[in-house]
Amino acid sequence: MNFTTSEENHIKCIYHLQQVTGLVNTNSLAAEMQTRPASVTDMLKKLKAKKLLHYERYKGFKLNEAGKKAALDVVRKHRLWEFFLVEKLKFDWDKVHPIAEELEHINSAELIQRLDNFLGNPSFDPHGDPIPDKHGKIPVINQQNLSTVTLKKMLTVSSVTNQSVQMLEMLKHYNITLGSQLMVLKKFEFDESLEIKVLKQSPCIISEQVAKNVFVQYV
Amino acid sequence: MNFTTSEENHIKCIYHLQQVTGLVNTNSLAAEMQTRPASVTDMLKKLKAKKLLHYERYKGFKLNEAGKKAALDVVRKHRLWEFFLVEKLKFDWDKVHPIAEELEHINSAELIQRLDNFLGNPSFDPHGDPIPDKHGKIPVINQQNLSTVTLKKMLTVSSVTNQSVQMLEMLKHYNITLGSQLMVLKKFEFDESLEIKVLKQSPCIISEQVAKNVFVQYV
DNA sequence: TATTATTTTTAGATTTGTCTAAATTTATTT
DNA sequence: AAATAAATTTAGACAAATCTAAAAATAATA
Repeated sequence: MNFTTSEENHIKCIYHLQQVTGLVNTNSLAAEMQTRPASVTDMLKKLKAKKLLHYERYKGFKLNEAGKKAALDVVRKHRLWEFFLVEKLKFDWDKVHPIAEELEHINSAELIQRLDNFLGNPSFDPHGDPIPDKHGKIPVINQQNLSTVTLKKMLTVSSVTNQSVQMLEMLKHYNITLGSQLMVLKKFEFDESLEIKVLKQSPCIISEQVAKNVFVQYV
Repeated sequence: MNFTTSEENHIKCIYHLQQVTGLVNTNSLAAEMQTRPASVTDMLKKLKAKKLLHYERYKGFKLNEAGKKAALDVVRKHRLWEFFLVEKLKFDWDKVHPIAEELEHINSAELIQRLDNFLGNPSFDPHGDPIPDKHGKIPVINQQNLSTVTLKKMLTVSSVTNQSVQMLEMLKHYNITLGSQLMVLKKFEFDESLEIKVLKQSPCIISEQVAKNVFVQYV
């Protein structure tokens, strides 16, 4: 089935929220979508009519299997386009999100399949997020939150959750990118901030808030 | 300035029509856009308000300089994407039009500039149509309609006007593509059909209607 | 040139996606 | 458990892009 741009945006957003909270509620989706709760309710009725979610008035909602597949289709398109923009067009990784946000709504299965092949069937996008395959299957990696990691072990940055421009600019400032090698030297109990050392850089301190958004693997 | 998808489609269509007829009228634009004359009138008011065209009720209309620049921007995007789809994603040239029709509405000057560079700043798209540069400048070629050409001189196919799937399929059947070498052997006065010989193919006959849509250069 | 035909425009309706304000339901606190 | 607060939904409005049907302007023709 085909969806409108607005439907796809809602589906994708519900998907991300329900991965964290299980059930999603109207207000948080409205906040995330920068829209009004009343508009969310309107859209929920449409998505329910299209049999994409479990939803009862006042009770919260979540995508069913069909809805999840639809969401993964959009995620796949988004991440493939991000990969294209960074790898082929040489965009900075912190600039591609808004453009991919438009490209993801172009509906042509053949286009996406060919793009995937052209890019070499990548498994992860430039932010380190996994790219679902055409059946919605997501590659898994053995990654861990930077704030939960053993001290003084060498690590590789494998993904970054929060993709706000501010966050990504900050990481750039610290010279942290995907694949960067680093080590946590010390954890300050007071505010849970971390002293880290990025390979070839002098040690620095990052807040718990930043650490929570950085995922790593042991080398 | 930025335009909606519908505005861009109308602008582009007016541009193509006024290249042939000078002034454009409501009915022909409606026919070309597969919409209703009343809808065209509505859109004309909007485009006039945005100062993109010369238009007086009941008198016909045409793009002014600002309108032409807007049209060429869309044409540029469309043809760059077509080039990408054929050259990089290996689509058949007769399948790319509808997808480029969607991609052309993504508005990011940086995206298009980078795409242009990535593709090697091509001057012609896969149908042989010239790609305007970012200032709206169109490369010129010395081409001629196949129906007006001297007999028994070697020619190269440089562009194809009518891009309907039927037309393109037919050319594929005759083994005519951009760059194909061919020669007109005979013109039948009765119906203006042509006997042509494509290099390495046996001679065949094409109608005047087809010939009128094929442009060539002398080798 | 008067009449008819064609083209174009207006007037008013429809659909989609959104909004505000008010009403309803559920949750939280005295 | 009653009162208050928060979340959610309904009702009704609006803008954009389209449509149909009817009116108005222009063009063609008898």
